[in-house]
Amino acid sequence: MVRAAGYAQRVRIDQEQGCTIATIKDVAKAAGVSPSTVSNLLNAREHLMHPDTRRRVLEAMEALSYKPSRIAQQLRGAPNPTLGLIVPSVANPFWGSWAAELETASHARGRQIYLCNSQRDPERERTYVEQLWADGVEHIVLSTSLPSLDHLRPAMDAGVQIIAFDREQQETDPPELLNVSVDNEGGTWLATRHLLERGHRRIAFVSGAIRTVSRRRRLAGYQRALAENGIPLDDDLVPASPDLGDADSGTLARRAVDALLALDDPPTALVAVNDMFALGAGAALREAGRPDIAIIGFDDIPIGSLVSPALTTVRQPLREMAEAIVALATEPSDAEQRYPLVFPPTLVVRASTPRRTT
Amino acid sequence: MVRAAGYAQRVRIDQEQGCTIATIKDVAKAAGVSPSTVSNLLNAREHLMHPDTRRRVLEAMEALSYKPSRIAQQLRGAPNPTLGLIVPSVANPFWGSWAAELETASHARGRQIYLCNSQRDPERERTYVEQLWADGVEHIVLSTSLPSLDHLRPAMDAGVQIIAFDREQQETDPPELLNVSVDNEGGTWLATRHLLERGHRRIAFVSGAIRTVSRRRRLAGYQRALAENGIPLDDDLVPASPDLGDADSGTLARRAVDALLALDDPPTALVAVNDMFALGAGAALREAGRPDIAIIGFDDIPIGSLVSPALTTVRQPLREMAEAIVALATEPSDAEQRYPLVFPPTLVVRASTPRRTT
DNA sequence: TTGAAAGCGCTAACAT
DNA sequence: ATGTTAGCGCTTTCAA
Repeated sequence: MVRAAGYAQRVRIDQEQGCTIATIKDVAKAAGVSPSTVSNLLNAREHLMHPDTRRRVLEAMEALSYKPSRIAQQLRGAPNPTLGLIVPSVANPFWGSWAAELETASHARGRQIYLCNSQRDPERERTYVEQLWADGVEHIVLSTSLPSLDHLRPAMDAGVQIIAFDREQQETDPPELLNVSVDNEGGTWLATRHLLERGHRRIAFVSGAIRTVSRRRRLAGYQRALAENGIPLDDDLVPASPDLGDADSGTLARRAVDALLALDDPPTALVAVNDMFALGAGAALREAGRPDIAIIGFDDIPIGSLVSPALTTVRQPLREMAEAIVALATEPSDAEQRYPLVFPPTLVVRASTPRRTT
Repeated sequence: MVRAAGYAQRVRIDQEQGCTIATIKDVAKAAGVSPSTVSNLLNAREHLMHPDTRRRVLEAMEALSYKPSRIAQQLRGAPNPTLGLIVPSVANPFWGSWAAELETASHARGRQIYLCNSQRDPERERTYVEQLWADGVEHIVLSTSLPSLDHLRPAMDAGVQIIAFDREQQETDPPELLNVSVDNEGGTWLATRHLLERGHRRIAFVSGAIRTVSRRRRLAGYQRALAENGIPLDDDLVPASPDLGDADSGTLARRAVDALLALDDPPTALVAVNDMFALGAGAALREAGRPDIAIIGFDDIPIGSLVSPALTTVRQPLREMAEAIVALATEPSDAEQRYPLVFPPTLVVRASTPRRTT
């Protein structure tokens, strides 16, 4: 008996033999054995098998281009080896780089990745988790930064392992949740201190809407650095932003820059919440005739070294974090010992943060 | 009877009732009906059902947080509504933007997307196709540009619909393959003509290794524009590139630029195979002290408008192409009438292509 | 209006 | 060394 091609809807019977899919029974019949023998061969139990039988089955598989149905295997309880990765915005080069890095790390361990784009929409985030769950995916790397993960309870209860990225651990987190993140607060602290060292005193913080954990931490790092240096916080230097997506970093940054330049005492330097925002702010500053104002980004996307002036930024150790996450998904007990969950950022000094001149 | 949480390996029995998953049988038992009645309700056959029964079943589902197992449904022949998307490099902002655009279009029709990163590796491309196939995904948008798609025969034979993107139709293509692409040749023709109009005569073409259909077409458009204007082709102006990934656009572009500047008669303008390459070449030119050389890109990634000088480029109509593809996957017969398979690019003039001065 | 039964493709006791 | 059997969760005739 021969299984219909794919699913009933798509049966193609326009060729004599190519368009059907062999099942384990077909192989068994062709090799003159029972399905369980074929199954034994499939499941590394070939030691208890006559070499001749083995060969015949192998030939039958080859002849019929047999490939076991993973759907059937999953129904029996086999795990799906794929790793799910959910990012807030694939259009943002940072998330693209991150996905590529995780792909590399996981490919090295023989696991593929399904990447999902949530557009920062908790509802989409949830449906993607459920979709992956429905496909039997056991490990999901969720690049969210939402404070609460309640919407993922059902999947977690069902045993799906969620590893949150870019989100430091929260008090309300369930114990089975793993969080891997760069030290966001430390990163902007480094950034701000760098600007202070370059002589700046009026330093602004530009960002899209600050509703995520990571952005809140980045703001906190900026504030701490100022406080430590005896500079009073000034709300005017942290212009509020409406709540749009990354695609609009350009627009958002322009608005923030306009607000800052309208101040009586505008800043001489900007800490941007991330590189895309820094690039947008840079464009806005040039347009406004203030290319002298220093900018530092966060993330270290590859493009930052290609633009002019090259972007000073704070590097996230993507490779190390990717490896930790894949290890966590593959050998949890072992990995939890060997890796930190919060990774240190590093300062990357380029041309966009000149010493204060005025 | 209650199904083990997720899969055997991950059973968590540390709570009184939360960590198990209800099956259709559990619901049936709780509602005091048979599994088929529950199934009827699930499959929009509720018309033939006593309102009371309906209510009881619904309550039982609610109480047990029942969610049908899609794996079991798939084994029965139900299609997986997800759309697969394979791109050569998620780290390249163009592919990120493309993925986001396709996500938007397909989300509008209620279909989610699994994005896969092939790193331009035909083997990975094949394993991702098989993976998606194994998960019951019926439509795969393959952003490859490889001349031959033989490695995908098994999946296609099984009824998986492959829609190739960024790859114009080839003679050897199987009839069931759909190709959606921008007019690559027309795009670089536009680009080159633009440079000619700005007075340039020594125009180079910079690119990574040209082994894909689309890059070959882009080179052809450049050559045609020159030929039409009576400018002889000069191999020196098309420096060869080694075969690396997109991540290295910077390095690759630098090498190409160095070769061009070493020429006795260096070009005054560059046509880049895509925006990332253009950005890399721009950085290299500035470093070499030749910011005067004009550059035009291809793709129109969002960042192109944020850099300085803003990048002149050729826009791919991503939104329109995404809609066509989703329509093709959703209502093939209808869509094949309404959409072209090759879409026209448009010129986006910004600051990076000044009139020739010397 | 509801239920019983067969079967999707595969695996793993258990029997031979 | 190989075959028989039951069953994973669900759907769908068909019978009651």
